[in-house]
Amino acid sequence: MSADRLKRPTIRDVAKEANVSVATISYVLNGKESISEETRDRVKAAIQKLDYVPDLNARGLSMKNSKLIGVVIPQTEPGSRLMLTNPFYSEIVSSIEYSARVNGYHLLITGTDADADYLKLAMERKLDGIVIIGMYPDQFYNELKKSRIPIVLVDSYCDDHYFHSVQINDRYGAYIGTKHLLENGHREIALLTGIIKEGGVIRKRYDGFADALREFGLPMRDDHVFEGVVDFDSGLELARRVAKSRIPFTAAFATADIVAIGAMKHFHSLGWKIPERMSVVGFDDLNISRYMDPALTTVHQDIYRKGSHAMEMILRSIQNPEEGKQELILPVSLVERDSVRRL
Amino acid sequence: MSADRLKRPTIRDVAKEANVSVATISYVLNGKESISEETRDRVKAAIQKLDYVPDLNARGLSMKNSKLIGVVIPQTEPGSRLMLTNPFYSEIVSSIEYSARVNGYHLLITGTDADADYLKLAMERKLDGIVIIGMYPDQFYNELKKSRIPIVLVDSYCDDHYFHSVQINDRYGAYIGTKHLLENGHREIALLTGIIKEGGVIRKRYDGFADALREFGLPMRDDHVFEGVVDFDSGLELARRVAKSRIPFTAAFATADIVAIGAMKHFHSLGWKIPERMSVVGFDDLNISRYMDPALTTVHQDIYRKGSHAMEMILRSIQNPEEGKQELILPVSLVERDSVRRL
DNA sequence: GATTGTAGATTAACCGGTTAAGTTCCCGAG
DNA sequence: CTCGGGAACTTAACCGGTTAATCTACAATC
Repeated sequence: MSADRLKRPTIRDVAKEANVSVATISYVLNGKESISEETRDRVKAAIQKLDYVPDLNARGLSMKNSKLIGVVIPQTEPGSRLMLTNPFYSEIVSSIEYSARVNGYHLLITGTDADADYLKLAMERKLDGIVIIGMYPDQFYNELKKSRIPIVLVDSYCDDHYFHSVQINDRYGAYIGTKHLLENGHREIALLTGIIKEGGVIRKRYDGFADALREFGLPMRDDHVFEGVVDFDSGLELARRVAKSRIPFTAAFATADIVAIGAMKHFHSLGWKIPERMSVVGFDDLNISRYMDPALTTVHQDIYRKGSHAMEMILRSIQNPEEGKQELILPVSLVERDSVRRL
Repeated sequence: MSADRLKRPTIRDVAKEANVSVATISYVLNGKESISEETRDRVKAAIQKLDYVPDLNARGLSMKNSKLIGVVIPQTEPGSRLMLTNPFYSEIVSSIEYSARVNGYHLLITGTDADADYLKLAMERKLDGIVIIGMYPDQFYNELKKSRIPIVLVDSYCDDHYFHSVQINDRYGAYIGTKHLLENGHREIALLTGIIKEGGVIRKRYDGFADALREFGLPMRDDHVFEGVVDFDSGLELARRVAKSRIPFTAAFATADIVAIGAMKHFHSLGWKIPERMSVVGFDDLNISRYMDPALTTVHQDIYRKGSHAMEMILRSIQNPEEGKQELILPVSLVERDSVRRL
């Protein structure tokens, strides 16, 4: 099978076929002006005839690029699978892939194994840009910075001036989400959240939650916050803890829709009706959230725009490397659906 | 910024530093025996000192590989985003990525634009293997075959002997799913499905549905089948058509969980309780299905194994190209949850 | 008729690795 | 003392593109 693996024609084969030099082929391929109409046609015919497809490896070697954009997303745990199963990540990846494809790039997706040399990937693959999604240890950013290639941070915070970033107003989002509950008369609100001290968006959303409470003159109380990882199961577990608490919660604000969805599941299994017994507000507005029963009231962010803007920043940065840090903050809004009750 | 872009050290720089030839560096890097302990150490020290990372482009050029596995998944529509938002696809991609990473490969994910030359990607990137997920036009398979690289089909059918494949028993799965409804006394069962004539898994599941009916002496009636695309919204729309039908349906069998989820949403919005008014069975057992209310009874398939086996087949085929077609059929089973009522 | 200019093509070096073939050098056997 | 053989390296060609520099006609200008 490998024996009869047909050797692909190279640019030299095409050159021979068209009776010109390899340089001419290359120029035709790259749309250089200084080739006569006639030669151009002859070259194109030869390319057609031989089914010639340029080798991007070879091209990359000489052009020092790869037409490859790296996308780094978190793993469920070290040395484990990607968090693609979290709809937030898959939605954004699909959006990045689209923008990349349209612009002639391909996507290389990967996680970051703890033991991996972070830089290595960027270097060995000569990536043209990287989109980082999610939070990582400081060391990660420091190393990546050395690569000197365009990098945009999404839902990832790093003070360094080097990185581009596209964010949403996480703090404000959590603020309006929480405020919505407060305005509907809820006073005992559980916060279901990721690990706050890890910083990033979680921390900001926590702050927004606190902002809303403060505005209503309520104290931020530790026994109202329930921390865990950010996935369905964790939502379930956090809900369990909420239910077992002595506090008469009437509502929960989750810093991510998947956590809200997991929590709803547990409340339901307890026989607690939503929103009658328990109101729930999420954050992200995943596709799936609309399909929950009841449909989840949540803080909307435009995940697709997040992805496409990230890609645009990379492209700009490739075109114009001198240009400084680009930063974009997208708006958020509350989508009222059926998971909140007026007290 | 690009001006001060540090030139990466090449193998020749390392050679100079260690006072040996480039070949020696290469041999050390690739663990060849015939290098003395002492030289080996000297080379390693030089590599350390210079922060040398080999360039996979260059290596690929001479080795004729890329350490890249392509993953092709469907798009929501031509020239559009990837179906990654369908949890089935994201779950399987995350599983493939993991197996790939563990084995020193990276994943390049892409859709297939209608106008794209399918072969091009494989050729120009010198992919080491491709995993095809979902159904595509015949032309697609024919072209891809020419690439002569290992290809495994997942949820993708093609008679050609050339392709490896990992499947589940789709027909049997649909059979047990439907049978479960029949055994619970349901006789008017709506089939919510993808486009049957497109073949592939949809067709097989359709057949399994028919098998079960036949076993119970029931005819397969056209007015019981509702076709649409496979996504949440379509499920909703199909449910609308079911509800508007004159037939007193008591149950629906969906050939995909996302369709079932969309349908449940619509039934709920009609005030139809599930399973009291309408029983629903899905197919796939997505992560999310467990979190629905009620939890979805569905035909389980091991999506993770599907992905990891696909990757294993590619690796085997790379190691041993002479070996013939590999085929694997994974088992399915029914997971009973709360969306089916006994009549 | 000599000079200059230019459109259209070619030459050859280069990108950064791999590897077959060749070179040294040293040791043990005949 | 000579020769064979293997261990440890080196040489140099090659992978398949790009591109600066160079060449060649041929037309225009003086």
